[in-house]
Amino acid sequence: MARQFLNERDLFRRKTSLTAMTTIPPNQSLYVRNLDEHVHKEELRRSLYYLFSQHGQVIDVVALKSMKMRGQAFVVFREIASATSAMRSLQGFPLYSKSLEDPVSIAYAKSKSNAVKIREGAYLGAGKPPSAAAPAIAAGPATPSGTKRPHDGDEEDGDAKRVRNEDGTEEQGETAGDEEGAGPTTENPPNRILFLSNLPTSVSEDMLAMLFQQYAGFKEVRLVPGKTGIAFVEYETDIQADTAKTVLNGFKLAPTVSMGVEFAKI
DNA sequence: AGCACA
Repeated sequence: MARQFLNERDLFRRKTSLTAMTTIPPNQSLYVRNLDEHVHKEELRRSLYYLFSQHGQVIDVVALKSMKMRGQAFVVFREIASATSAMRSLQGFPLYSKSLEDPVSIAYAKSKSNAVKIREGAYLGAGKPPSAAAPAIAAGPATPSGTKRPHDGDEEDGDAKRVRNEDGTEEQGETAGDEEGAGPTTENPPNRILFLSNLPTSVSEDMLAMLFQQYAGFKEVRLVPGKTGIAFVEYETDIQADTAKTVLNGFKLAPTVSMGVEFAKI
C-alpha cells in the first residue's frame, strides 16, 4: 500500500537531482557566448561593461583571445541578483553578435571568477592573488581607451587569423561627424535631442534605451516609423545630451555597424 | 560550440 507513495517520492527525487545536475547554479559571473570573434578585446570589454553595468555593479570583464576562449567573455558582477537581471534582459542582445539572427547567448558561469574570490577575501593569508583585483574598466565610460594593463598576457595576433583593422570594414559612414577623431564636419549646435544613425535594422527602442538611459537626464528614445536605421533620443538638457553623445558616438551594436550620434538639427 | 582570469 505504501509502495506507491515511495515510488512517487523516488521519482521526484530523481527528477530534482537530474535538474540540479543539468542546471548551472546562479553565479555572480555571466558567461557570454557567440560574440563576434574579431572585435578587439579592449573594445569588447568596454562595450560589455557599458551594457551590463546597467543591471548592477560590474567588477570585471574577462575576454581572452586564445583559441579556446575567443568569441566568449565573462562579465563579473558584485551581486548575483544583478547577474540574473542582466542575463534575463540582455539575452539575445545584438551586441557584437555574429549576426542579428545569431545573437549572443548568456548563462551563469560555471565557476567563480578571481575578481570575486579576491573580494571574498580568499588569498588573504595564502600566496599572492592572481592579479591585483583587476580594475575592470576603471571608473567608467569616460575612458574609452584608458585601461590599465598594456597588454593582458595573451595578445596572440600571430596565429589567430589576420589582424583585421576593426574599423576598416565600415565605410558607410556618410553621416556627419561619426568617427571619433575624424574632423567634425558640419556639426549641429548643441541641443537636448540626439540623432542616431547607422543602426542595425532590427534594433528596438528598448535596446537603445538600455544604452542611453544610463546617462543622467534621459527622457526617451523614439524610432522613426517607416524609417530604419535612425532614431532620436531626448535628454533634459543639452549638456546631458552632450555627455551621452560623447560616449556613445561610434558605439558598435554589431561588428560592422558603428552607431552615429550627433545633435539633431532643429 | 567552445567555462577563464594569475
